[in-house]
Amino acid sequence: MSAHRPSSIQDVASAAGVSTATVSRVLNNADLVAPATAAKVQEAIRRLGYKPNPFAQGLMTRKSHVLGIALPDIHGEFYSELLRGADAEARRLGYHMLVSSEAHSRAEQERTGSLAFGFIDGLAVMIAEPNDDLWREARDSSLPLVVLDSDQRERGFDSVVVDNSTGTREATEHLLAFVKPERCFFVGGPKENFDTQQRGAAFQETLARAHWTARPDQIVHGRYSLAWGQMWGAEMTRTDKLKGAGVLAGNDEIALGILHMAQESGLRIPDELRIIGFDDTRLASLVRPALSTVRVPLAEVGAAAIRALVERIDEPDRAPRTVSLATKLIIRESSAAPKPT
Amino acid sequence: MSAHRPSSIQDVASAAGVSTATVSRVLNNADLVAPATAAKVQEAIRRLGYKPNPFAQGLMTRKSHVLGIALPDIHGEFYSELLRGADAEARRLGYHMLVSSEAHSRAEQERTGSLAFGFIDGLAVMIAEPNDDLWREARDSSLPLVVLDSDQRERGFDSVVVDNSTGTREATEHLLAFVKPERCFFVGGPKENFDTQQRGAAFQETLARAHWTARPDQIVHGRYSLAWGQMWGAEMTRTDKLKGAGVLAGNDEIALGILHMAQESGLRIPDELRIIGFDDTRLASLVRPALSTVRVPLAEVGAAAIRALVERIDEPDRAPRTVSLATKLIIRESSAAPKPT
DNA sequence: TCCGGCCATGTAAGCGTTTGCATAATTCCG
DNA sequence: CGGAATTATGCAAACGCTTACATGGCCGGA
Repeated sequence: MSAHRPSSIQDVASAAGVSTATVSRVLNNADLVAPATAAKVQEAIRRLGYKPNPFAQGLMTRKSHVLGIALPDIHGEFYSELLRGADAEARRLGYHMLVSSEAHSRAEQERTGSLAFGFIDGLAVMIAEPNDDLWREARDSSLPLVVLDSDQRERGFDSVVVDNSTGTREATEHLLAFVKPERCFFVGGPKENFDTQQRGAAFQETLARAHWTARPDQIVHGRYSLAWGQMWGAEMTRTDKLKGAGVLAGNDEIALGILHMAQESGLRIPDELRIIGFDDTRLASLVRPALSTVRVPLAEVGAAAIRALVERIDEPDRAPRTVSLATKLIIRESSAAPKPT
Repeated sequence: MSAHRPSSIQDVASAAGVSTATVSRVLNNADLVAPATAAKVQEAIRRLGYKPNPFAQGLMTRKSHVLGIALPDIHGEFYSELLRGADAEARRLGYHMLVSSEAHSRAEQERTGSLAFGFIDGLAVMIAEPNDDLWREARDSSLPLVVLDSDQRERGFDSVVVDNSTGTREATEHLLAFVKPERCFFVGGPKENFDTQQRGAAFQETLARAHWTARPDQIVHGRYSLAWGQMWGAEMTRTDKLKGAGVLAGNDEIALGILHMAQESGLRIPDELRIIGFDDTRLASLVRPALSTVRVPLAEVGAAAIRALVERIDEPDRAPRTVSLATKLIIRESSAAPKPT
């Protein structure tokens, strides 16, 4: 048992026979100190197992090298992939990641502070419901912020978004190659959700380009859940409207829910129902029949957010910027031409 | 645009006409100060929008209220569920969570410090390969540590584990109700993995209780991946050894891989092959046929780890303790008696 | 009325860094 | 070979907070 008081910069300084200033300099601006002294100091550091105290450092530099990421929820393939990308990039850039699921009571938020404000150097948020408090707080704590959900340039924030339209168009056109526009459906997530809105719009446009004006029942909204997919699927099969249709779902889970109900009612996939998911979570490739889906580069989104955040930290007065990432149709079994048997 | 220098405790003190000590006291030991003064101070705090500077606080108190969690990997239903449980519990206890996937190069580790050491108040680790460096470092930085993988009491650490044996026994017995012991298989993850070892052992014991000594090919090891399941499944179907068998897999993904290959070779599930996964990730319930599986309370594991960590922080000299969480067989379609048709 | 206690508050010493400024040592050039 | 320019180091003042200790006001009991 050693592990008493961890050694401080003062200990190192004494041990090396220099001043604390010099030690600090070899740590931060190695080139300011003579090679010989630097060597002595390094040696002392090594011998004492010295690690700078991050609190003291932070007190001076106002930097923690910790980035926050706030997501509506943490679990599931979707968010976890995002997180993974963010974490990797953060590490690459010399930062750590503080996570926070926003799925906490308002009371908790108050208590612990919206998100370790004051501690973190920047924050990436993905917000279910735009929360004015958060933005105000961020703005006047001048906390670097990047928004993951929607384009917030006009609000003065950086954002990273996904180019929903190309992927959606690709997917819709793929469906149209097999089924008539009047038999195509878009089954989205929440109506208020930014991505769902864009996807719905792009779907509608693509139908329009095929000279068809979508009926209201062709573009519907619910939640991003298996259950919602099942519900819609059940209703549709009950009224026998699914046979021969083409469906683009708002995410992979919804697609899977629909697929379940369709199979249960005896529909053959993809012959009698073509279905495409969204996001390309691992779920899509793990399931049978494998789900066609529009790939969203989730890890890349996370990484881009971190990158944007760090750029802004380094250059606080840069104009707000939005980076947009491409999406792309991945064709698997649930929509493709049936295998020749 | 205000947001200049954030106000300090000194500003508050001046504004309220008291000393900084008093302000500090109303923040930390409200009962030490007269109600009237406290009110004045609170008012000043509110008016100035004062937030204590966490660096300065940490410098004095040596507490950051940040807990680290290091996982082999961050993504996938398994880890993400664990993380979610941990995060929720941390919040409940007034802490934040710093995540870190250990899937980073050694070089990175060096650069950023294994995990914000010195910053965090405690660390929960789940380690693929027992990493002596980590343990040594933790020990002599006297960093509170809880291990998620295995029982490390003898090393002097707290740990939280899962009671693999009951769940495994249940599952195996369930299989034995349908198939003879010589037709049962355990397809585990890595041989070195703690859980896989325990599960394999419990499987073997249960067969033994049914008066059967498992052949080597009945207990096999690979990786925790779909691909490994597929590989094993392919080999087994090729040699036609799967028909009429019962399989317990090391996790849900392996089970799914096997299931795919079985279906592809025309085996009917569960009539001709009974298969049970492990963990009860969402995957198991999302897939069709729905996967029977041994439920591991992942979120609870995460929460328990955080709880243990905080307890140790509050009471550093307590004897190392291990908490064990129960597992339980969940019967779904992949192993149950076929539906009466 | 006086004095011992208690309660509320203030004073000031750290906590471990970074960094502007001063100083000492070295180099350079004419 | 002298002084200016340059380089290497030290000194000490922050940074914003907590807390041991000191102090002064007030109360009650004798």
